[in-house]
Amino acid sequence: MKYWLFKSEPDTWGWDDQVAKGAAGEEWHGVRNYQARNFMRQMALGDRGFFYHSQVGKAVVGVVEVCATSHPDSTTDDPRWDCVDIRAVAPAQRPVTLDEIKAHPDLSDMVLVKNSRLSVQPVTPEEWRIVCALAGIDA
DNA sequence: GCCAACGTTGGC
DNA sequence: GCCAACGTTGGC
Repeated sequence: MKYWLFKSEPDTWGWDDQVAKGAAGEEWHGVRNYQARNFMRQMALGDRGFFYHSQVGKAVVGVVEVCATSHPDSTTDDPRWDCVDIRAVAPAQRPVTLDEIKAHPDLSDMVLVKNSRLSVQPVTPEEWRIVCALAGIDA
């Protein structure tokens, strides 16, 4: 299993919106960046990801799961853009803020720290374990 | 194929 | 609201 991080502005699409979609999940559409798209194409069913709130909150707020592999983005006719579907799995007992992540010596290489603009990112198993522990998530 | 101009993102 | 970083676009 691989680990990822999905970033969204909560004013546009937040954790509560994701939870409201339930087990069916929702397309992670709207990504118009090749790197992010390529990561989504690599995702497998059951892969896990962090749900991160950018700008407002700036924190990991929950865990999601890939529930549909890469398919054309329904919000565009442009054949270049694909996306996966994700569903909420568990909320963070405690949000893990960007400040905490930056301050943690073993998380300084996270893509979130190094390339904050990338909206879909890979997370290493070690990073996954540490952030889950900080968030109080048993994953 | 290079590079300048431009638009977008996101932290501060 | 500002600005730095980055990706994309388009002229040459």
